Amino acid sequence: MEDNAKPSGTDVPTLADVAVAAGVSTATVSRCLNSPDRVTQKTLKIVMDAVDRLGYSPNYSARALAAGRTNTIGAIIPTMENAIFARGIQAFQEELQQNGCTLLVASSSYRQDLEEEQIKTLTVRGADALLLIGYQRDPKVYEFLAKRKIPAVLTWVSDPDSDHLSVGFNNRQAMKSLAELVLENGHKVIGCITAETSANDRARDRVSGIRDAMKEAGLDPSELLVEETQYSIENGDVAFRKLMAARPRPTAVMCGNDVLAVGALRAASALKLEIPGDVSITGFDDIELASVAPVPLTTVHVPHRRMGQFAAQALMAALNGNAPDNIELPTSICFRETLGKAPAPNKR
Amino acid sequence: MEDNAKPSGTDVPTLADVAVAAGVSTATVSRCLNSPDRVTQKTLKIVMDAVDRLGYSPNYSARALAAGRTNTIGAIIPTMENAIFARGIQAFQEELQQNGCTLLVASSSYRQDLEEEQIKTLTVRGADALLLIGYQRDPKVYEFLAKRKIPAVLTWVSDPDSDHLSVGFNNRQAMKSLAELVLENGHKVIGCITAETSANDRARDRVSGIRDAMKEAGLDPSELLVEETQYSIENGDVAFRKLMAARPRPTAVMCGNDVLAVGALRAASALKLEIPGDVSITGFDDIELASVAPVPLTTVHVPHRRMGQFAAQALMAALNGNAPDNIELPTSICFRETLGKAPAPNKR
DNA sequence: AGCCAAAATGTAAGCGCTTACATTTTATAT
DNA sequence: ATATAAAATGTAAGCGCTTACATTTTGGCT
Repeated sequence: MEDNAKPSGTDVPTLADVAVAAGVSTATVSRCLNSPDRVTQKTLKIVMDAVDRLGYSPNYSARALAAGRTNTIGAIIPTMENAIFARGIQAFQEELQQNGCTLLVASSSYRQDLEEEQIKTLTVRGADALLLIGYQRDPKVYEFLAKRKIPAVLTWVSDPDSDHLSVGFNNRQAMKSLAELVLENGHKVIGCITAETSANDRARDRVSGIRDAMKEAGLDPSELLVEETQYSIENGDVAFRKLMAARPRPTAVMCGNDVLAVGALRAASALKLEIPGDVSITGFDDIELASVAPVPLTTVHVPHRRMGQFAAQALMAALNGNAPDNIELPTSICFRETLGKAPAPNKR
Repeated sequence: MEDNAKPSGTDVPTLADVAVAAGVSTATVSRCLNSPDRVTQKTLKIVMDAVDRLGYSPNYSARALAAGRTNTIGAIIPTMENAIFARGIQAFQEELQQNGCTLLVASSSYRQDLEEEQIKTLTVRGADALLLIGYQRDPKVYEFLAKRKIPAVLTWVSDPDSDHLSVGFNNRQAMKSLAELVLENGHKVIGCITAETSANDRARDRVSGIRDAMKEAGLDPSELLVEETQYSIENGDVAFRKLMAARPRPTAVMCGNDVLAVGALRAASALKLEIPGDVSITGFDDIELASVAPVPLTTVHVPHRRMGQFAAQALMAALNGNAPDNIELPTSICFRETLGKAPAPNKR
């Protein structure tokens, strides 16, 4: 029993199989799939019927090899374990999908060396473009990307001066606005709990924002009490206790994100401190967590979903040869209940 | 000015370039890269030097096309916006990376139709294997995967009866254990807040677990008050209020996950109900959030990270032609402060 | 009907890699 | 030294697709 015909066993049909089935050339099938307007209605139908009948779907490796594009976008985020990134990336992904692209995610654990490695990995894997968080990295990385002609969009930051494409927000300004509000409430001794500023430009900018506001208010920015730690509730708790042990004791503690702030809130509760009666606390990000806190958190709202969406759009534009503009999204302050007037000195 | 030599412009070196540079054939270079032990130490060195010198890195599309493998694993999760999945997937990814594989993540928004679509997409994109959440899906999906010879591991569930590979835990048993604890505390009227059970087998199993325990304790399982909703703090809040309006009013509310439980806790606080004095509340998952709750949450601890890790190992094994065993990871109960004795009838 | 540009389709050459098979080199035993 | 098996390397044929270029078909004119 000869079986010289295509071994219709279990294996996946190829473009050539479709071409045979439809009685056209492979080029025509390819065109039907990729630019349907370059073929007749009639052939399109014949080919598409064959496609359906055989259950054909293109082999992306082959397509990528032949076309020189993978339609895959890479994203490198500090961690997946944080709702903030998750939400923005989710929106990014949804937008990409609309454009026929797939997302490849890697995480760097907030480590610059790992991030560089991941950038290499993703480009080698064929990412056509990249989403990166923050702007701080070795210039060589940008050179590498430029040389390979791989567009990258920087997010979670806004960097209008630079010519790197960015879609994000102004961390410094956002935090400054919040700090102004704190100062207006009469606070003079301010504490701050932040992520490690050496490897995290967003964190650094936020701290700078506080200092900016202090300076403008006539306070000495060097008197800002800073606790650096990694983002976690537990660490926020510990850092808050340290700040409360300082003399003079801060009457307001501004946290680098909501997670730290929730930790601070927990510590405050354990220390029997009234919020905001005894101490005011602020956050950053406005995640859902903020609303469960024993006292609703005053924080900075960041439009994560829109950021992800716009970032995707910018990248698609860059991939199509356009030069998209940088986008700086506005943030806003969520004034809730953890920020209040500084306690009168005697009350302390 | 002729430039017949390789246009050493900006473009990326290929395997052939390396072969020329090293004075060997492309096959040898390929072997150096993929099975170094099939090559002399000497040639290996020569070739690797050339690789370094040229900054060569392989083109994955070409490799995938030629080898028929992409070294890419797909994962489809209900949502990225939930720390639970994030953590398990993160561990999964780390383990994959150790094995030279890349993760492709897609999300299904808890919708079965979207999940099927994503499965198609990912396999078409060349995923060599898949991580899926839960076991409930159209049998055709499994047939499709089997036909394409794509190994899949089911996680977040344990399904020893079935012959589908799974690495997870027993939702029903875990919730039953917790329910037993609730019953031992004298609760007779139980409420339950769960994700929609029609499309979520984990949620369904958990509810069944509660009923199992009720039955064994001589209670009528049909009296379990069930509120179905989507996972979110807000929804947990709303559902809890509904349950509190029921008569007889539940003295214990078991939630399908910690997020719902935190919402319930918030509502309880707003309703001026003492926890656990007036009502007991339980969660599931043991996420960090549980520890910030105004009252530390009694919940089920799930070893997410280990689950992710083992799932990756199982998949790698399957890819190497082995038949890995199903793994059922033990869960444990975190007894904290939201579960207490049922209030005496007069106290209500 | 006959001409011609435009539209549709076909032909075939790769894209960069892996791998079966052929050939050469090396090591081992006589 | 010589024969022989084993190890190392080379040769070249694809993997399934896209796309420049060549060829054929179509349809609007005169």
